[in-house]
Amino acid sequence: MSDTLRFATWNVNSARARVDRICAWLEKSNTDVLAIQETKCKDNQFPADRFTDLGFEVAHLGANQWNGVALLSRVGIDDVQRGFPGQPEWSKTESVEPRAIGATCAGVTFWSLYVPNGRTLDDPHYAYKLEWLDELANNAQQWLESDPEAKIALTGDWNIAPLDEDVWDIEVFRDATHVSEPERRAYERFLDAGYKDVVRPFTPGPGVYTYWDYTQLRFPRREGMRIDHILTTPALADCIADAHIDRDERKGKGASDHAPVVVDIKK
DNA sequence: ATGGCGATATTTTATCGA
Repeated sequence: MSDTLRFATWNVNSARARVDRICAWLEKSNTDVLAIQETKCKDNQFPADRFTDLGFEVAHLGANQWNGVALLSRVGIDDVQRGFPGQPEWSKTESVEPRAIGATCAGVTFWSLYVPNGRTLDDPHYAYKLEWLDELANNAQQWLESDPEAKIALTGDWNIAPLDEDVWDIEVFRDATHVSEPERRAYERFLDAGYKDVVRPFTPGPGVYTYWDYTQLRFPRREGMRIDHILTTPALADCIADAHIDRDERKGKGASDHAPVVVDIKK
């Protein structure tokens, strides 16, 4: 029996288009719990059988071809929460989008999060992004205040580069989303509440990324962004033995534009 | 030390992504 739980988060950019690659990666990476984002399908289109065949239990939240989040676990999956209290609606569709799913696996509550992109600083989507993060932070703060020993991981595609070194050229991102001060302040609310980025200490930058655009040879040129993060409560942060970004998974035909981010948790 | 956008539905063009 291993005394370590391996958790990963990965924006897969379509579960259906990527299912072979996801299964292959699950098998070779020895992952116990995987949070995925951008499944891009409805619940009845999600290839759950492919994962149950590998011994995983599945919780998926989807609505249509956009967004979609899931958790896969081979160590049990309990108390599934679809969305979070107060999660804002996207005004254009007047719907709460499938961007958050949480569950407890082996004593740890994992959230698979797909934070709104924001698009541009003057787009309604940007205000939506900030409101969405603020409401999530309200919940996260309350969870920790009500149980200071709670083991909670807030994981996924945050669509925020917290530091200038988290993009390959900060000048390219002047007046762009993902690096603006309001977005960074929204992210820092989680740190102020006590949550820790448990990946960065094991993967220091500069030049360390989790996403590379498909266009303009961004990956071979090593021009990426660190926007996928794992934040945990202090009690869980104390259990992190190791972390890495599986950059190799970005290589080759049929790759997602994001790489998996992995942590090893001491039980 | 990798490879010149990709996925999906609204489908031959639009929408979204970051």
